Amino acid sequence: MLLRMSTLFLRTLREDPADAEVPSHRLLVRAGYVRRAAPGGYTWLPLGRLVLDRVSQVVREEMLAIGSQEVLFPALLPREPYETTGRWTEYGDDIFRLRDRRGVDYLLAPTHEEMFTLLVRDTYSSYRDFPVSLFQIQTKFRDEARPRAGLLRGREFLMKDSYSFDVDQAGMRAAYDRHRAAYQRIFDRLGLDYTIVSATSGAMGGSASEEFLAASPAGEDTFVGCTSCGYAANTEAVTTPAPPAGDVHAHPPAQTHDTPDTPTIESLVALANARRLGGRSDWTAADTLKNVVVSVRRPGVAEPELLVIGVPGDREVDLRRLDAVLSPATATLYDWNTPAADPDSDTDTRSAPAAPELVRGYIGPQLLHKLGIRYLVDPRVVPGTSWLTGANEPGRHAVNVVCGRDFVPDGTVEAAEVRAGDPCPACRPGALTMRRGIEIGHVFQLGRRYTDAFRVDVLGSDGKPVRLTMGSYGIGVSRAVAAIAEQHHDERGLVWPAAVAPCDVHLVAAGKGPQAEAAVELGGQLVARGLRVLVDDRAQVSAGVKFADAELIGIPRTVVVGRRWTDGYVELRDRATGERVELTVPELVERLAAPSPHQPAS
RNA sequence: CGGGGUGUGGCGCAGCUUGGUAGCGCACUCGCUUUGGGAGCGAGGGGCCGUGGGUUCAAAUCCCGCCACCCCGACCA
Repeated sequence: MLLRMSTLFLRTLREDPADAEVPSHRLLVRAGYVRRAAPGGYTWLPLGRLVLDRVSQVVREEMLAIGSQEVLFPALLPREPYETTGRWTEYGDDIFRLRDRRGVDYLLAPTHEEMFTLLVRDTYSSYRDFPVSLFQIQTKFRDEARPRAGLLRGREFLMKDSYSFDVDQAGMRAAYDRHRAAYQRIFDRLGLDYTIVSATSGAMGGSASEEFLAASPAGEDTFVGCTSCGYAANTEAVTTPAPPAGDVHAHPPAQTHDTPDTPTIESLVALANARRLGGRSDWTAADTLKNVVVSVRRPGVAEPELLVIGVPGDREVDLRRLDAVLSPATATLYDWNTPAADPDSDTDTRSAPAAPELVRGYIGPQLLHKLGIRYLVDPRVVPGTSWLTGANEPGRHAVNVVCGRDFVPDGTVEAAEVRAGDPCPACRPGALTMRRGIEIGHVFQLGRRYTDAFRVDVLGSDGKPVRLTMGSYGIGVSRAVAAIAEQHHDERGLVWPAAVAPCDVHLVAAGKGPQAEAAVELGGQLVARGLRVLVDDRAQVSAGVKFADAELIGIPRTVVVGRRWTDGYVELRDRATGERVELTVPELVERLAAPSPHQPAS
C-alpha cells in the first residue's frame, strides 16, 4: 500500500481545535484522523480509517483464535426482544428509539444480548452443539447524556461484542477465562498499558465481572492499585479492612455536651478541642462519627426508605460506592430542603419530616434503633470503638459513644470514599494508590438472565432440557484507538505503536532536486517488500512543514530522502526515540523489511 | 437535569463596552523569489456575523425569545 501525500485526503491543522480538551481528541483531529460530524459522532478520515481497521483486525484475529465465530447483526432492531428482557424500559433515556412509517417501535442497539440469545435458541437444540461463542464488530448507539472527549465517549462508536453459550457453569467459566486471556493478548498487541480490575465487589455475590482499564488521566473511571501486591479494583469494589474489635466496656460512660453552632465536622472538632471535651484537645475529624441520611429507592416501590450511614468524620459518603452495594436500589442524599419547623429560624437545624427526631448536623446513632431507621456503618466502626457524635438535639454532641454499647448498627456498608494511602485489602504492608482509567474492555459472567427471559433450553445428554448459561464480553474498538493515542503521544504529535500505525514508514522528500520522484520510487520498493508506505511527495511544501506533519501523524519510522540522496544516502528516524541514522538504500530496505514480532512476513 | 462558557469564511481568533462599508493569522488560488525544521513579497477567491423577533435613519454590536456546541457536575458503562 502506497499513500501519496500529494493526493491523500488530508489537511493537518496547525492549531488545536477549540473544542478538544484531551490529547487524543486534540491530536487525532489535528493530524487529520477524525473529524467531528455530529455531537458524539466522528467521521473517520483515510488515516483514521486505517488505524481503526488495524485495531479491529487485531481484535478479530484473537477472537477467531479462541474459536469465536464472527457474525454481523443489524444495528436497527425491533422493540419486542428488548421488551421481553425488560431492557426497553430499563435502559431508559440511553437508548435511541425510533418509529417506522407505520408507527412501529425500533431501537438502535446499545448491545446485542437479546439478538444473540435468540439466534442461538433458534439455531441449536442439543448439548452436543456447545460450547459456542459468537462475536461481531459493529457500530453501537447510546444516547449519552453528555458525549465528551472526542472518541472516548461518543453516541455512536465501534464495539466488538461477543457472547458465549454453555450448558453448565464450568463451561461458562472456561469461556470467560478464554476471553479474558484473549483480551490480554489483544491489549498487549495494541501496546496498551492496562489494568484488570474487578468491577463488582465479591461480597455482593452475583456475577463475576472484570474491567480492562487503560491508565490515563483522561479516563473516567477511578481505580485503585496496591503499592506492594498485585491488587487492583474499581473504586466501587474496594473493601475496607476492619480493625480488630475492642472491649466494649473499656470506655467511660457516654456524656452529652453543649456544642452550639457546630453543624459541620470541622466546626465540631474545633469546638471540641477548644473546650477539651472528654478531657482531650487532640480531636480530629477521624474521631467523630458522621451520620448521613440517604433516601433509598427500590425499583417498583413508590416510597423511598430512610437509611442512615455512619462513617468516620474525615470521610465523605461516596454515593457511587453505596449504589453499587444497594443495587438495584439507588440512593440519593436525603433532601433536607423541606420547610423548617420554625420558618423564621435562620439556622440550618431542621427536622426530617419522616423522622422528626433527626436533627441535621446533630444526628447520633443512639436513637436510630428505637426509631426503626436502618443504620449501616463503615467497616472501621467495629464494636468497642468510641466516638464523638451527635446527641440528636440541636447544638448538642456526645463523647464516648461506644459501638456495641451505646448503639448497635444493623450492619456494615462499603460507602465511605476511598483515598490514596488507605490500607490494601489484600496484603498487610500495602497501601492503595488511585489512578484514572479508560474502560476499554469488559468481561462478564452473565449467567441465565437472558436465557431465562427467552427460555433457551437445549436437550441434555439425559434427554432433559438444560437452560443455557451465558457470558458477554465487550471491547470498545473506537475507544481503544483513542486510548492508544492517549498513551502514545508527545508534545509534537502522535507516536503509534507499530501494530496499529496507519503505515509502517513515512517517506519525506526534502529538497528541490530529484528527491520527490526518488521518494516515490523508493516507496514502491518498500511496498514490494510488504510494507505500508506513506510518502510525502508534495511539491512546494517546505521540508520544515513536512517534518512537522510527519511528527504529528506519528508513523513509527520516517525516512528522509534529502540532500544526501545524490550521495546514495537516506536518513532513518525513529518517531518514538528520536534516533537518526544514515543508511544506503539497500541497508534501509534490509532494515525495514525485517519482520516485527507481530507481523510475520506473509 | 443543575452550574459556567461560547457561537464572526475550512481552522484558530479580534471586532461588541461607546451602533455607521466585516478584519487578522493559518489554510486555499496566481506570479516571482526561497527550499533540511511550520519561508518572503505582491495580487486574489471565499463570510445570510447561530436563529427569530424588537429598538433605530442605520445592528456582528443594544433588548427579548429560541437553538446549537463546549466545559464541570448529576446520570450512564
